[in-house]
Amino acid sequence: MQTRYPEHTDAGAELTGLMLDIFRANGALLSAGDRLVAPLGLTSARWQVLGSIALTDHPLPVAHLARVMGLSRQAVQRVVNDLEGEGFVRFEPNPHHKRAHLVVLTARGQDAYAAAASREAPWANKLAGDLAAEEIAAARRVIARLTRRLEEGAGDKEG
Amino acid sequence: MQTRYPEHTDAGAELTGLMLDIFRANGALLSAGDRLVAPLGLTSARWQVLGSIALTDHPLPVAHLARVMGLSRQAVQRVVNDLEGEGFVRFEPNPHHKRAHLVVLTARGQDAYAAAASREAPWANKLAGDLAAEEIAAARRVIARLTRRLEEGAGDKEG
DNA sequence: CCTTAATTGACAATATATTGTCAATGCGGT
DNA sequence: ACCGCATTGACAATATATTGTCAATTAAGG
Repeated sequence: MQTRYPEHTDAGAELTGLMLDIFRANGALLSAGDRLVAPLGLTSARWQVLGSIALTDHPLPVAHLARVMGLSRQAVQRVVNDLEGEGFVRFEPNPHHKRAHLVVLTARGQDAYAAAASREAPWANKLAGDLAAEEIAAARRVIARLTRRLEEGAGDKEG
Repeated sequence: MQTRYPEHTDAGAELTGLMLDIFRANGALLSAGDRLVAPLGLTSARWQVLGSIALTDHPLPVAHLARVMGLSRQAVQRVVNDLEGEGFVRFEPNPHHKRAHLVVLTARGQDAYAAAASREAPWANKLAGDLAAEEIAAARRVIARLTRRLEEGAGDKEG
């Protein structure tokens, strides 16, 4: 029942706390995001997939999007299929591959993403509050290093 | 297709990036955690629930555990039921409430949690690498402030 | 004592995501 | 042309988590 593990270094103990903080922040962000874009017919997951499509200069197949996002192919495939079913994205033929169709935004998808972005900006600005940009950037660097090590050590998301 | 939103303040833009970093770190942490404790019959979610039971001085009902963890009652209930079915926890009568049984670790649950903790410590220490404890602590403070604001603004996880 | 509100667990539906398997496809080397 | 291997999408099973609804229970106020 002890709350501290003697084998932890100082950094190890802080990192353990950080992990729990990240789990909790993840949940809070997802539900806040859901509320933010629900009126647009989006969810946090759909929004994020839409964003990764919108933010590349040329169309990509689902598996490539998944790699970029750090998610499994199948998770992205399901969301993309839903988005396709509701007219946010469509598939285009891929000259380099017969099955791996390219995913592109429809006009509706572009509108929804633009609307989400214009809702997100003032929300994020307010949420930042008195936090300095550099403070946040420093936190990002810590998390990015952590994530990189985890993903290096893990290999990919396949079987 | 632009990659920058003019309406973002500097802090708002960094915060937006931080959110995406948190999503990705969350996924990487869950799958690393799953691998770490799989030999013990645990998963990241089970481990975390086990931890929140182990780390309180007196037993709590499921709903209370969920509040502490920042998850929905039902999510914790499902995991606790699984843990009960496999003998990691058991329910004890609650003198203050006829239905809200208290969740306590069995001997097996205590062993599993101790084993998880002793695996986690060297893993976390190594993962911290050259990161200073204070660097990590600073990142935690940023995330904690973010989470607090999100959870304040959101109310609870109920309908 | 009674009414009202909040808490709690049960049940169901749905969204998110991983893991595993399979066949089709593309690519590189021989 | 062929073969071996990685990539890709389809399909299925499972774990994680939220939302919604309901009845039982408890707590608070009149």
